Amino acid sequence: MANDQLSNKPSRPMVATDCVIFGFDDKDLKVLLVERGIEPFKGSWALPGGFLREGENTEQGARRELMEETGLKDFFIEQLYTFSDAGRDPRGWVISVVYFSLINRNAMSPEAGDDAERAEWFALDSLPALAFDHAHILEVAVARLKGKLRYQPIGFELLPQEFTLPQLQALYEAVLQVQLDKRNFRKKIMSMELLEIAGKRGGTVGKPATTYRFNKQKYEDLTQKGFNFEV
Amino acid sequence: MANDQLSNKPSRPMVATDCVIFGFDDKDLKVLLVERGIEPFKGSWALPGGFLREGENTEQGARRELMEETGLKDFFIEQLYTFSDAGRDPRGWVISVVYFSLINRNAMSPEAGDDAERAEWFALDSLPALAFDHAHILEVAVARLKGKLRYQPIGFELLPQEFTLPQLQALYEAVLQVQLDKRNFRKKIMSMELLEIAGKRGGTVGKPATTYRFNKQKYEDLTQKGFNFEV
DNA sequence: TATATTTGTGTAAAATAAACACGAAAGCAA
DNA sequence: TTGCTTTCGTGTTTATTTTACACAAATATA
Repeated sequence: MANDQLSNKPSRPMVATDCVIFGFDDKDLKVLLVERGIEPFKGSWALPGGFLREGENTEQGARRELMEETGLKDFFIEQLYTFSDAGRDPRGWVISVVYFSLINRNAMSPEAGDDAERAEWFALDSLPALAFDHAHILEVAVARLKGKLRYQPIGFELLPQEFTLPQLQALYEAVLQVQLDKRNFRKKIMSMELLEIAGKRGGTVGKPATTYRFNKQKYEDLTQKGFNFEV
Repeated sequence: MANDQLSNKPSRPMVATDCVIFGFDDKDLKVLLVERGIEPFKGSWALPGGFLREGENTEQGARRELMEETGLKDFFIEQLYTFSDAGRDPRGWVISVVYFSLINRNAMSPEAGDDAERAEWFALDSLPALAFDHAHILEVAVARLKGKLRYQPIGFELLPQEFTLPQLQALYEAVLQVQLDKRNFRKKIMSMELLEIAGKRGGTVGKPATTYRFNKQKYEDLTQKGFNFEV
């Protein structure tokens, strides 16, 4: 390692956390953005985020911000990447540890954001211009989400606790941007035996769909034994 | 996002980069560790690393340290994770952005480390006690390596430019900790048509093996067209 | 020149993935 | 209440992929 840690005077960048919050509205994958109320980039849209507080690790910081933004307490969150290029923030040397989160929009309290800032959902194909390097960050996040969706059961995080198979399929189709065969999709999902029947969804036109719950416990048990989720 | 970035006084942790450097010696996967010459954890083994310098992004910091450590200029490096738990470093609030690197040990200049510190390769099943939270970091790195090896052509980074199929297979077996069928392994690798014949390896007992080079350019072209590497 | 060692090859069986069409259950309108 | 529209749910056949498995060829060495 050569120069040891104490032989350089440690320099101290500012450290922020930002969150890429994905939601799904039965049709499109969306991302939650906030309109900045202050400089720099005042008036621009940006990923929610803020500086890390003393005594807090980066995940705690991300959870705090996400909670403030959506009112949600439990949600899927995962570290995405740390961005540290010089010049990414005009205020100086700012490193941002970015998390991405998947939330069920039905469970989110509407307009939970606490202050003057506007928060809005945007479909990925109609994004506004973004502040800082957030457009780049978002690209990385989408790529990661696409990559993970097929090999980890994270899609369920975007749906209500009880969901139908057509909903689940629509989610996969929206995120992965592909058409899937209904019968083959069902076959694959059901063969994993990770869904349990919750009831029926009525009140809508057409034959009512069966609703299911994802059995996370069973998934974790199977994973221990070498099971691999794959869609 | 609620509290905007300027409404909190930004606190400033120290930011370090550490590197998990993997090597392969035709038999075992190994990791490069250094013996710390100073407190804290003086005398303990640790991942090579150091504090980030002003004007440098985290990847540059990691590359600098890796270069100092191994004498290598070009190598595979990828961000692993950012560790930020309170108490992970007794000197105070230190966030570490960790990279992992795959190197070909033959190309590495022996003992290139520049100062008094000892650097040594350790097989993963005979590790010494590690400083800080480095044991945990190493676990994360190994898991990531295992996960990536099957879906990205990163194994070649651990081998010399010209390698044989038995070598490649041994690498997969060592990292993934499985036995692979020779014929099926060859079939799968060759069916991707990403290897080109380089020559023959003689001088050893037994039938001489054909040596190959990995065609990175072709891989990248194919990837553009939706090709997916998988072993 | 015989022996030990390592490389390199093909085929058959099993498992998985892909393609594909229609009846059933509900809401809604006439 | 009946018929029309909409959406859900199901099975089989074919193609593709994966698995299992054994012996001859090429070299170094004794």
